[in-house]
Amino acid sequence: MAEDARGRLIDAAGRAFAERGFEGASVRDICSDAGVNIAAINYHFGDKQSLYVACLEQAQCSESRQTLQAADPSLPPEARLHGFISGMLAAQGDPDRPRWHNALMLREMAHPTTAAAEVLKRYIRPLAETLREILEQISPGVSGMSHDGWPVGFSVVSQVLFYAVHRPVVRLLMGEAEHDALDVDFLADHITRFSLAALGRGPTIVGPSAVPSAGTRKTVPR
Amino acid sequence: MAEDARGRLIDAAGRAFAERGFEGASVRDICSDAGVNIAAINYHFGDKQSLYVACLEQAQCSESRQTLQAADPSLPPEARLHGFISGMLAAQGDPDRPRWHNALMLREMAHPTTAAAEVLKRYIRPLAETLREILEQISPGVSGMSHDGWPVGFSVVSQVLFYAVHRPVVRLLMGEAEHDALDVDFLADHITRFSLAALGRGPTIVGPSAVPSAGTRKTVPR
DNA sequence: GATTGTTTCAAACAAACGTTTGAATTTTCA
DNA sequence: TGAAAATTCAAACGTTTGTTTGAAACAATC
Repeated sequence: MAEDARGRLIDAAGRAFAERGFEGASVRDICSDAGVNIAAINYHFGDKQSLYVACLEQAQCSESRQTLQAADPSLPPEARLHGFISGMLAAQGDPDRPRWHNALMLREMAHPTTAAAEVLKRYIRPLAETLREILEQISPGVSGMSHDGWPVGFSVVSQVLFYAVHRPVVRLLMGEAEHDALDVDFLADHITRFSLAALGRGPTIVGPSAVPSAGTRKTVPR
Repeated sequence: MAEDARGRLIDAAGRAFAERGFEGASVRDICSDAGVNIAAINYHFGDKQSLYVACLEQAQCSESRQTLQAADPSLPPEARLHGFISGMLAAQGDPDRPRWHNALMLREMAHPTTAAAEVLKRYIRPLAETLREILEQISPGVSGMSHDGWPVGFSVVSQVLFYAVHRPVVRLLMGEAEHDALDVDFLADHITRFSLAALGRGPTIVGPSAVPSAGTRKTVPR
């Protein structure tokens, strides 16, 4: 809150762009939210487009800490996968990380502008490489499958991204109360179990004892 | 092409809204594309917002034929699941169905307006019920799992929606040539196999014989 | 063929848009 | 303290926005 004008502008603009899109967010609303004069955008960034790019750069730089723990190759692969999924899920609701960071990048990825290539190179590609490494560790040979194992990786991350993109639908489908019960820990466990079962590691997700052998709910398998 | 002004307007507006969003699409561009006068929007729909709702209604009504085949309870559940997934995937690239129909509904679901509730009731909810029925048939008891089995259904549809929402990212990650090889048949088989394996039905997706017993690629299990 | 009702058209509307200006104000640093 | 740089400000810029107007063109009915 006590940031300088430039920082407050990026924060206000990031929230506006993430929520209403680039054309849906007006510079007047943004400046009003940031508590700065209209001319501040021109002074600090040049124009609206450059402000948008600045928001995207800020969103890229703030990587979730939890995602990084999945990069440790010394951990057992199941724990790394759980960490990866949990990290991606947590990034959505991380209190230390502004809400709009993820939402804005999702918008950019769903409807890429000229800035998309940079986001992909700096943010998405490293994540993809980490996941590929984990999956290869879990199921050796998966990288040599058809299309270099990309579809398998997509099947994993798609489950995570679903809750980021389609949360409004989930809320409407399940109802408010049931939806709120789907916290990060539950979803991370579910997605990890679903994916491990598909890969032939761990029990299938239905049946009397559907709890993974390596840990219980709310616990990262060690 | 030889439609009346109202029809041409919906088509042009649908494409514009799906591609550039509600605020990103100007009524002048839409009317120019449709080959009608600016005032036609006011005359036929009242205003831009009502035109948007008309587009959404049109998109809801044109349901893909292939999705329906999954509703036949007499088929084996694995075939129904494959049909369901294949139908959803095919709806994206159905030549008989304008490209924008799916894209527009995805936009509405990711960032709901007041019209979202209707889309959910008429389009999403029935799909969800069909899937729930199929999954219960495949793995009895899944509906009685935690949160009424919703997460399991989400894990299935999320894989399909991923290719609808994040196709630009897939293209950039894999490269143009590799991406084009991911046709509807391949993806339907992959997602079906991944999901069935997670549910404990069918082999896991990696290993020497990763082909489902009930059929080969490009073949719906009978 | 005159008279309806329907649809199209060019032109203009006020409002909002992103952007720019040049003078005030604050901050910086010698 | 005083000059220079950095920042903020109210006001206006020209465009584009969605919308409206009233006349013209078309179609249908008697």
